[in-house]
Amino acid sequence: MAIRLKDIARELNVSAITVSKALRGNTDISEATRQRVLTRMKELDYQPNMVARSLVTGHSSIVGLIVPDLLNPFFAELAKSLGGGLRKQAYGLIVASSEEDPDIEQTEIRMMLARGVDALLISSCQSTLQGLFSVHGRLTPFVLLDRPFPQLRANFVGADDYVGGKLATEHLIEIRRRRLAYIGSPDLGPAADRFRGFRSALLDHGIELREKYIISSQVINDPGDNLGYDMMQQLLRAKPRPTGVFCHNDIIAIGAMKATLDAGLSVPGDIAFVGFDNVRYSKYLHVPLTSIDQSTSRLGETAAQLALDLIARKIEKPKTILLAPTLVVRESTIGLKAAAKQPAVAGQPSPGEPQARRRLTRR
Amino acid sequence: MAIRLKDIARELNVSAITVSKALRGNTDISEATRQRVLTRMKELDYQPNMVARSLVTGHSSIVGLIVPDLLNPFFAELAKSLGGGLRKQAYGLIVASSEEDPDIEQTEIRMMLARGVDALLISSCQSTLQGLFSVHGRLTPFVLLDRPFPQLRANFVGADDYVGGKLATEHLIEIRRRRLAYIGSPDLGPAADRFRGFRSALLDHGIELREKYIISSQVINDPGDNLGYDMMQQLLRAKPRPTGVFCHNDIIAIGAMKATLDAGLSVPGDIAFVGFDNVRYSKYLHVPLTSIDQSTSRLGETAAQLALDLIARKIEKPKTILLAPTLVVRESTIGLKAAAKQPAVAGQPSPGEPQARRRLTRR
DNA sequence: TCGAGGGACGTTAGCGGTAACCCTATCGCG
DNA sequence: CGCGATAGGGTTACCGCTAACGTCCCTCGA
Repeated sequence: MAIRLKDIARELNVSAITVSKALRGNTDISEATRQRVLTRMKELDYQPNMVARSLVTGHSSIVGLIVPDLLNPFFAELAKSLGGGLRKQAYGLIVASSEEDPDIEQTEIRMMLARGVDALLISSCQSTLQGLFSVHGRLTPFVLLDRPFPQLRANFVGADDYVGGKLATEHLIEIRRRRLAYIGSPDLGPAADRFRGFRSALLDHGIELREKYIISSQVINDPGDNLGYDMMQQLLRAKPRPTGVFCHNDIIAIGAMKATLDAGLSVPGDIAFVGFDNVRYSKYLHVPLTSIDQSTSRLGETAAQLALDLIARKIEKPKTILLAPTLVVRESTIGLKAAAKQPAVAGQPSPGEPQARRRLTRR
Repeated sequence: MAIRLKDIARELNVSAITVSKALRGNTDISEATRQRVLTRMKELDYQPNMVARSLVTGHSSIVGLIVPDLLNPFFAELAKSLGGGLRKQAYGLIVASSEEDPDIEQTEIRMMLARGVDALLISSCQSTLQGLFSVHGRLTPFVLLDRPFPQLRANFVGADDYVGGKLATEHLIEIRRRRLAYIGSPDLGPAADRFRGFRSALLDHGIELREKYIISSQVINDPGDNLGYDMMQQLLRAKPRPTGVFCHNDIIAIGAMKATLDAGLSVPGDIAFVGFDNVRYSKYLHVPLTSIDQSTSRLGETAAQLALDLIARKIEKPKTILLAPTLVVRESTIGLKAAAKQPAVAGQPSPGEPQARRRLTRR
């Protein structure tokens, strides 16, 4: 094994506890002794064994994050901002992916708990509550991210999916699309609210919600883009074709747009698309994607703060934090040509997707 | 704390060690007792405390991975495949991101070591060897991923960057580009070899390597796409403009292409682009990107196997595994129109990027 | 009948740290 | 001069689990 506290203590002719105290800044050690200890520790490149320390203190300064799919840039960005927020407070983050598989998620949860994380953040892919109960009821605080379980009284940080769904749909209506479709998987938590927002917007505008325009998939573990491609192919068989599609997330939208283009149709000419998440690469797509931005990095920072508060027991009752989503318009709904013909779109001071362009030059 | 071994032991009127043995499948426990223990454990949803277990056994069944940027889909995919490979052998993976910051990387390395990972996999963003020495010399086995440090006698898994660079450049030459540029950061490990491949290909074909066509950036922590955008703007000021650009990776290429398009130029008409990594979303870009595929998922699986072998002490000497890269042609070098005019390109049986299309329909 | 050999379970002693006390000078102060 | 306070450091026990030996007791062969 590596060098231990005890080794330093012996060398310096002090007891182990003295070294331990010096190292942790405990006040009842003389400055002289502390310096002797610290110096020797540096020289030896001593690193305290966190395993032993966690065992005795009962905490680890580590927060665990479990996401369904790291390849989805939304979750990657979430992990990144979360990690940043925690690092500032000297907390570490460990990330695991469940690959959209509830069993794997279950295993990862247990592993993290068994490894003594101080808090657990989960974007769950469970379809039932079953699995989450193993976390609920434990004393390790946990936070649900992005995918809520309304039935569970738990901490939650995410976007207001209902508002987001409504925003997306209203934008499609605003650009005069009437045959509107939804692609997603309504059984999932966030999907439910996004879909509710979609339906509610249709209702508000007296537009009929057609069964055949609602596509969902139970398929698990398929890359989201392939999923979107397949679901869109199915949707394209509907007659008459929809003229606007709201996709559960950007990755699905990417696949769906590709299916549309491959079928020889134009975007947004024939069909307009709105995604959700405003993933970093969405602006570089073949047709840059209009999307609902849920300010992912703010989401991560908020979650980090909440986790730290929970660890510090500053919070009594489960807390729900909803961030307000915003619409980012790009060419998948306002084509460059279309924009010229139809300049007076709300929220768009000038045609030609100014917002997207602004972001491109510099962040 | 949660329920402990001891609690079960007391309930069942056996000693703690008996429970421990039963749980781990030790043979010197009668089948009857084992069943009693196992049953009760299930009922109580007991989960052994891995912290305590690691402390005593000295190993954790956990492998650590440190990457520079999870938002780069290449690293996300690497993490994914690695995790899959390890899971099969009942090993866990914890991922941390260094955000391209050597100091953070350093901290993460120490944290992982201190938390007792059984092996450490690193895509290092150190520019010097300094930091890596703290891993080197410890007994925890470690593997360098993707970014080699030739000076260090360490295990390495990655693509053959030299061949990849050559492949990319020869492709550009093949499509009759002569003014070739390189965008990257030649001081970094992999960049060095990719650049060597680039240079060597130019040499082979008697093409001059011009200083002004080599752009690199020391800027750290800037998203790769912005970086690519900026570097390309710089490159565009060169007269005459290059007609082909080999980018250090896909993310940089994405930014670079955007800069080119924003400048009113056409891709590949005015400038052709080749990236590196063949990131999943590269085929959906505004102009789908020709790229060097380093079979990322195979890379992850290979690394997983190597890590496990190292843990099992099956390997004596540092091992270097280089995967053969392949070229994936898309429209950033063979535009659809260009392909029609110039069908006889090696490795392209039919025009119109068949490879990319094949991948789209179904994996 | 006896001892060897095993099956089934227990005891002891930590792993590397730390919390919570406990000691021992030294010092100030009435 | 005696007392408590304080600084500076040490003892002890224990976190939850397991390696490495004990210790029974039963069986079986000679």
